[in-house]
Amino acid sequence: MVTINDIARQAGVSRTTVSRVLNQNGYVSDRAKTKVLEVIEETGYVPSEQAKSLRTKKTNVIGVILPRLSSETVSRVVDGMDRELAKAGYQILLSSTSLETEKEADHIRLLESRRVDGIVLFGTHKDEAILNAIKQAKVPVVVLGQDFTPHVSSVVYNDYEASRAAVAALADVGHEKIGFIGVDEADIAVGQERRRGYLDEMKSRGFAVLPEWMQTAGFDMASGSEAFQKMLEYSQTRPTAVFAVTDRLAIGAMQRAKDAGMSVPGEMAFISIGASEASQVVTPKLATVDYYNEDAGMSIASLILEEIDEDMKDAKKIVMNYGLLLRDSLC
Amino acid sequence: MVTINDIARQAGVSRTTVSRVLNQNGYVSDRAKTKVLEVIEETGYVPSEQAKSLRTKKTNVIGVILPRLSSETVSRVVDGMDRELAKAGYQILLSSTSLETEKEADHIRLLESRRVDGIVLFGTHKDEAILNAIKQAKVPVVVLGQDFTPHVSSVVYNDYEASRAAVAALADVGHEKIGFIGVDEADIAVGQERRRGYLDEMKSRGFAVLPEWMQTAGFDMASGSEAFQKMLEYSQTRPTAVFAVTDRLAIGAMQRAKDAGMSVPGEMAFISIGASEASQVVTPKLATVDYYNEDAGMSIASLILEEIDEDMKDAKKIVMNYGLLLRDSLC
DNA sequence: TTGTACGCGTTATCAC
DNA sequence: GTGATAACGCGTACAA
Repeated sequence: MVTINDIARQAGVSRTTVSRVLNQNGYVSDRAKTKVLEVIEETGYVPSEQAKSLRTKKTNVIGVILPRLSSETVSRVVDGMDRELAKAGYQILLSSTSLETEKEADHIRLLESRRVDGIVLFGTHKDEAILNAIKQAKVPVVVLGQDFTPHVSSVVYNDYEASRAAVAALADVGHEKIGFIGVDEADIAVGQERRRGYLDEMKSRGFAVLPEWMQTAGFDMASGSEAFQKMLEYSQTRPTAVFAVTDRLAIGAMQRAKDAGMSVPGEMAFISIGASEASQVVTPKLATVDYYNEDAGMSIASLILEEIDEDMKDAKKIVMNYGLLLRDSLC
Repeated sequence: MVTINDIARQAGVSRTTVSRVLNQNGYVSDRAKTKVLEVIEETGYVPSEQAKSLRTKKTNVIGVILPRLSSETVSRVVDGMDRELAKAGYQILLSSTSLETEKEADHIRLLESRRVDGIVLFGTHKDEAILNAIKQAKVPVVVLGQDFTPHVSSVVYNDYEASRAAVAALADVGHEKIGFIGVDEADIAVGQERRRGYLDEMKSRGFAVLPEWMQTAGFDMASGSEAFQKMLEYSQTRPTAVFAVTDRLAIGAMQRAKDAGMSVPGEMAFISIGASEASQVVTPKLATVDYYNEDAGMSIASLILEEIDEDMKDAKKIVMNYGLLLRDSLC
């Protein structure tokens, strides 16, 4: 690999001069300049960002810790992030936990060893371990999707309000008996907040909630389907609508409903959160909440850049907007 | 940021000793060892992979150039890649062209400046410029999705055979008048090979192909819908089935067919390539070809690692398998 | 068993 | 205008 020394030698100047023409600072004669550029062109020399970083203590790389890439929401967010970061000359170094979320702390250290300028963590849960790991970190860390303020700056979706809005949408078209399909509560945002939103909205409207109406599922369609099945089996009083915390769960449940011969939304209405591509191609089209993932990505990117540039006094919290997509599965 | 020197000083030994306990090579007394580990623990010292790389000329980072992440196939492939690379201790540095595919060459240089150990390029087209850029590169480059052999090692999907198989599947259930929705031919794999597969299969079966039956579309559903519309408008003889080169196009077309009151698959059957999540939730379920994207990701990962480890004599070509998913839209 | 000295490819600080 | 020279954080002969 050709180095700055090779260029200097071949151009008959010193390293310093080469560096000067490369970074266009300091004075350098036209003669030397053209000669240097010429040699660079010939040799196909590419300066080592790596060596530069060692010296400048800046890599222009942001580490991103995520559970897995092949998820529509995640990849959208990363896309948005990348667009924003690229503008500022940063690149993304991926660090996937492969759903082993307990390893998030290790990934922080891994990225630190690479001397990334900052870390974006896709929040999957919230406990002491991860919180400590972030505090120990010597580079700025920001979290997306879980509220780690006031300790760590975060970009969060408005899970509580979005859930209330979704349930309200069902209520507005006349439903009172509304079931819920949620996920594990270790995930504060998706597990707890969305559940809380559901319960509060039901309560504020004076709607009763039977225990059997609340089911917990995993992350795939089959799981949503099972949860829906249980809801029907164990309950004397069948709900007329279901709010599922993710599109996948809703689609699984809706499929089961259709298979059972129920008319959707006539006998059973559905709404969820995600605005996935699948949600707009199922029949009927699934009513859902758009979380504007790309925007979230851009926000989290801006946030980490901010933390890198200026030493922030205290943690910042950005709450994303959401948009209700009232589609055919609603009524 | 605490360095190896700080550790050495605080532990009362030399840098060399610290380095030895870190890399567990060479002899080091138990006393020194425990002392060093103790100090490391206290300070939260994380060795700089960056500085190490400068010395060892190995970053353990693979650069990945892709058009955009928020595509189901792309994110699946990257997921597969990452899984395989992580096993070998590598991480992925993303470099998205944001669909400006003419910038692929620039991205190769960008990644070279970061001194990545190897580059994986998601092939979007094939021309002199990109081929030269790859040849100029001083690090191994492999391509996924376009056949760059014998110049550059590639992992390719079997676009030609998959297309023939898809068309054959339609023929096997009785269709003879089969339309085609393709994409721009700058993309050799998707644009040309799939088209060629379609034409050859039609020809081999002695089926006529009217020019109006062959439409070119973009990448979104709306585009597929339009293409289908044109196919019907401009042709006296309406096809009874359509092969679209991507799921999105097929779903767009199918939607249009349903909107126009045609029964699917009764009056119009569909098949495509992609096996997207959307393909299994549309009604009727879309027949499609699974390209096993995760496997492709693992293959391309293995390939680049191979090129890094041993100086390959000549370019290798790996042709991926595919699987036909015969679903409801077929008959 | 441990330490010295040098180099990896840059940038920054001087002095000329 | 230009060029030595010293860092940056680490690995590794070579010596001791």
